[in-house]
Amino acid sequence: MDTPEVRRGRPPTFDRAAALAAATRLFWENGYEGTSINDLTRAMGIRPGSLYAAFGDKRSLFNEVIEAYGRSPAGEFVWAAMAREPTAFDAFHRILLDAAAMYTDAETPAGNLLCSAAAADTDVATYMRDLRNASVGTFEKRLTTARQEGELPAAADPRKLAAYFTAVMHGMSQRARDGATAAELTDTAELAMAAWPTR
Amino acid sequence: MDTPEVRRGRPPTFDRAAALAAATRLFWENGYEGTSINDLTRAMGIRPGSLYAAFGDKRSLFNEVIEAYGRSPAGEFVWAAMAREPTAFDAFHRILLDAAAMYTDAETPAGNLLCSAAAADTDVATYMRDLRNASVGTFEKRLTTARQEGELPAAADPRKLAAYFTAVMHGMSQRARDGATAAELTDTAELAMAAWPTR
DNA sequence: TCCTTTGTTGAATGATCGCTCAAGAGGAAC
DNA sequence: GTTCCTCTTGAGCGATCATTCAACAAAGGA
Repeated sequence: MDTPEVRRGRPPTFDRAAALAAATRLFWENGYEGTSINDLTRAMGIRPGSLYAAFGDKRSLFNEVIEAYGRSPAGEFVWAAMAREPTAFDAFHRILLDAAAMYTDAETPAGNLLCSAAAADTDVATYMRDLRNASVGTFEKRLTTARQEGELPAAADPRKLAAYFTAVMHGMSQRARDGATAAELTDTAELAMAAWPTR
Repeated sequence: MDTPEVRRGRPPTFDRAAALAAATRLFWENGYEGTSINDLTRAMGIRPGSLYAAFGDKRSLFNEVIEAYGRSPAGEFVWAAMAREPTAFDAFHRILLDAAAMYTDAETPAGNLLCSAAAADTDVATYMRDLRNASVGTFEKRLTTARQEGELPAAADPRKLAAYFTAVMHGMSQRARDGATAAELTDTAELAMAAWPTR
């Protein structure tokens, strides 16, 4: 399945993945329009021409950053918890605890990239808004299944719970960006689970 | 106490308060550097010279916007609830319910100005971060009082609860900005109160 | 009426924005 | 070696950024 196709022409002089990681960090910390091409080329160690040849324009680079983030641990932990944890309670508990850890990971900027990288540009803003809103639907689906399977009481409202957990998660991202520690966010996660419906 | 001092020179041709309100709306929707002087002058109906004469530079105008916001209902509802509600439970309940209403008020942009108006500029960002973090201390103080008065059990942790409610409130602001309705946020507020400690 | 004071105006400042392009450089194919 | 293809380089594009300023306008005080 691998494509051994020999590269023609002059080979790139920089590590594309490393450059993308540098761009990710900048967008994560300073947002979309808060990050200039000048900032990017300096952090990536390349000149504007190389950036545009390798990634297209600024918007395409940002899209690629978001895509790569979605496939990274920091962007994937929600789905991972859903897949691994046996019960819905365990899944949401795990999601909030993982969020507390990932949002304060010293290796990466604070918070969730999708929440932190604010954008004034309308296209970019709605693009990120849709990605953030996607978690509501994901949460609701899992909670609906849990109710059908009897884990949740019939009176529980999957939609309300999904909206609640999304709000808590996004609030934790903001708190992390504002300097909250992993311990504080972990405490918040535990408190948030009190909303879990009881029979 | 009023200063009737007669104004010398040419009087201003625009309503300063109305211009400030227009600026507030722009910053609220598009953030600090997402709002240009050109945007501001167009919305305020004045020329750059008048803006700089009346408000100083962009940063001073933004500071004034934040100050005015803090004295408005949208920025004051937390303190108002603290002052009016008899019990801590009632106060936090009221705060979350008010947040649900204010963050989705059709008269103003969605969410909390202090959360929505993102800024990449370091000075502005830390300025707003401090204002957001202030609510944690305020919450903690009220909760500590509640524990001393016996409303909260001795096992309750005011600091953890304060961090939790701050996270929920900021998360609700993000949800409002992402299109959540007043009904959804009200449901989230009610669910969030489940974390209130019981004896 | 003239002076002083303050506000408005329109043009223009240098800096930075995202982005492009011709020229040169370094590999593989022939 | 020559050709072909891709990447890099450095200069520079027009647009927009926040900001300034001299000239003009409108008020009160003299």
